[in-house]
Amino acid sequence: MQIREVEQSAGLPAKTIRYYEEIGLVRPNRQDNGYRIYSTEDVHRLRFLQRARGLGFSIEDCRALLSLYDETGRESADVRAIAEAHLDEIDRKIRELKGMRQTLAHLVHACHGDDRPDCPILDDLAGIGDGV
Amino acid sequence: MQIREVEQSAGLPAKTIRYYEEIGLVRPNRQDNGYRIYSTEDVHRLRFLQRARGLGFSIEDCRALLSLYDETGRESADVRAIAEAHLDEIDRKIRELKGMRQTLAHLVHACHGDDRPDCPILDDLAGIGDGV
DNA sequence: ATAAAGCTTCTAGCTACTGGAAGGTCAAGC
DNA sequence: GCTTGACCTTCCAGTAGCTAGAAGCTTTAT
Repeated sequence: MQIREVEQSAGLPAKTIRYYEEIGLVRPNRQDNGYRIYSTEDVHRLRFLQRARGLGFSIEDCRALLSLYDETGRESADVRAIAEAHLDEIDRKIRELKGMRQTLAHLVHACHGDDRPDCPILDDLAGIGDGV
Repeated sequence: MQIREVEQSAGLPAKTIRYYEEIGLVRPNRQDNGYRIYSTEDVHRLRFLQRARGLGFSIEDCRALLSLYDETGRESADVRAIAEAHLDEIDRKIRELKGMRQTLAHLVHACHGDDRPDCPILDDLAGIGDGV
């Protein structure tokens, strides 16, 4: 299978697929003309990567997950540990964004948003009203 | 005020303060020896940046907000538009993370996480069970 | 024969910093 | 006067994860 076809089946752009090869995640063979040729196993790994990245796992997490996937004698606890750490990280990010959201929504609500120059959003950013 | 002191009052590392100068957000004067010297106005702008970045505004948003802040004849609607667009973006990210969270929490829950090799997390990433 | 589509490698750029090296400046202590 | 240490400076490189684009080879169709 050539790269253009793999784009479809893995759901990844060709550039990304080549990049994943560059960093050693997938190693397709080459045809005599130098073209990459992907086995079903390669495509499988790429799809694995596409899903894992879609769940927000870092490239290094993906590398670890792939190597656990290759290991027949792996312990599911190892996989679960990676997933749980990532889950904690996602929760942390959600909390962080919710904090921003709350402040910002409050400010947007307070701003009349017309042609007048006074603006609670800028006032807040400038620190007006916090005693500085 | 020298940079080490500004670190404290603006709540930003010196490296970041210099970086903000490099990209034209803050322009401190220099002493004869070449050292940066910050006016209260400079510190004010840095604190503004610290807060805006803390709310997740991009550097380019910050640039726009600062220039609106400088403009006495600005319209608050312009500020509000930037803030609302950012709010939408935050909401989008929260939704995205929540989607990941849900899938991942489900998988972690399904994984027994012991020394056995079978693992629903890897099975899902590999696409087992989705008909492919 | 030639044009279009597909492949290759390589370099550079994106965001927003961060770390580190090499070196100038200044105040204190001996 | 000299040294030590804490400042300060600039410049270069690296982080994550691609993405854009240039220059050039191969294959296929007309």
